Amino acid sequence: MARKQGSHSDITGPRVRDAALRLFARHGYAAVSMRQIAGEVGLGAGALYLYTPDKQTLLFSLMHDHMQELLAEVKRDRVAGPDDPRARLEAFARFHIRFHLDRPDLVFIAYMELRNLTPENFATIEDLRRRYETRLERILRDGQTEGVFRLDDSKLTAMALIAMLTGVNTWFREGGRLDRRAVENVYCDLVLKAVGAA
Amino acid sequence: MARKQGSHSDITGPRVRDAALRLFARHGYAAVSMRQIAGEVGLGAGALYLYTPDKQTLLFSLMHDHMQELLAEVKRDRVAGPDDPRARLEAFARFHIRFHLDRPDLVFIAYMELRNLTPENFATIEDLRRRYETRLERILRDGQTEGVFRLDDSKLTAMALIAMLTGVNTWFREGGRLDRRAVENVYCDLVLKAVGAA
DNA sequence: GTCTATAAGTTGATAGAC
DNA sequence: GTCTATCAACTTATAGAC
Repeated sequence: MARKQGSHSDITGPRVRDAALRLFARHGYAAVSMRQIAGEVGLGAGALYLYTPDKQTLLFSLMHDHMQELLAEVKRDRVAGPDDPRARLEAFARFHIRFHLDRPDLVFIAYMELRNLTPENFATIEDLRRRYETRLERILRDGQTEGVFRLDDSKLTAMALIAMLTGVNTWFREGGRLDRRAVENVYCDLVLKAVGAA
Repeated sequence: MARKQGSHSDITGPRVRDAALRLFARHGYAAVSMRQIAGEVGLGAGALYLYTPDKQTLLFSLMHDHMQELLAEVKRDRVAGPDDPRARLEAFARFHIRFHLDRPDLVFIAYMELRNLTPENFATIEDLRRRYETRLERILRDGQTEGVFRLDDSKLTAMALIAMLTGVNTWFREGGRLDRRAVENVYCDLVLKAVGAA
């Protein structure tokens, strides 16, 4: 409070991020200029640097916040969720699809722009991704131990299932033949059968 | 024959394509300059335009040839392959993994650089991809009809399985814990179980 | 908080020499 | 078949006015 009148910092900042996100997702990080982002927000090119030290940080910040939220949300879901491996796997699959369909642009750049990160930034994002993958792997191992899943390799299976679930984003369009709930159901069925738990 | 001595056209052309492929895969189409490609081949920037009319055509030609070969090869595999849906599905899965692991850079740009194609070029590539997906969908429908597969939706399942199989490229490294044959086996098992045919 | 001007360098593509 | 020189436009990022 007692904030200076006419200060738009706290509204312009998010607008810059939103514009960058949309443009990066549509055209790719390297193909988008700072002028384009500024233009989208209605700013001159120079004013952008009030909201980010540089273009790389803008990309990294989008990806980092996205991965942090992914991890935080999947943990929340787990705490509130069921306990047996089969139900946990289904909850994970539904969570993954829902979270990813809610943020198509963020998901897109988090997968496509990894190579445009500096090595340090890349390592940070990769670590977050690995931690997410490990959560699924743990569910699969628990199910194996308890004898409710049958699978050859929990690490490979985790990678395979995540790739499958994330793939929804490449073709799903709102208002299409199937709604989100129906899509969730089809994919859950595939996941559970694939691990021998259907 | 009777070709002019000193003409390196037929060897330099492929070298330009190879350099472009590697650089596009590593850094992304938009981030790679024609000068970088030329430098990689040991040419001046101008000489590149003897081998491609422009940068866009270079990208499109790589993607187009890749998709054409994918379709041609999957058709050859089918002709020489088995007839019952279960064996056809397994053959498709093994073919897909093998073909994709053999061409990681081409696979990468064919998925990542779609948004850098002109609308016409994009439509052409998308059509080829759709035709490939349809081949898997047909296998699934045949298996459903014959009662050897149990699945909710052949279109969605085809998309899901292709995403899963293509995902191998994101983590597989030669000389790792599992060799290609072992990876094929794990994924085949997942695919067959997912469609209720294991 | 934002603009304009500017720096210093890069871009895709072409022209003409050899 | 290749090189060098060149074009006009564009790039990220900064400085200083307002």
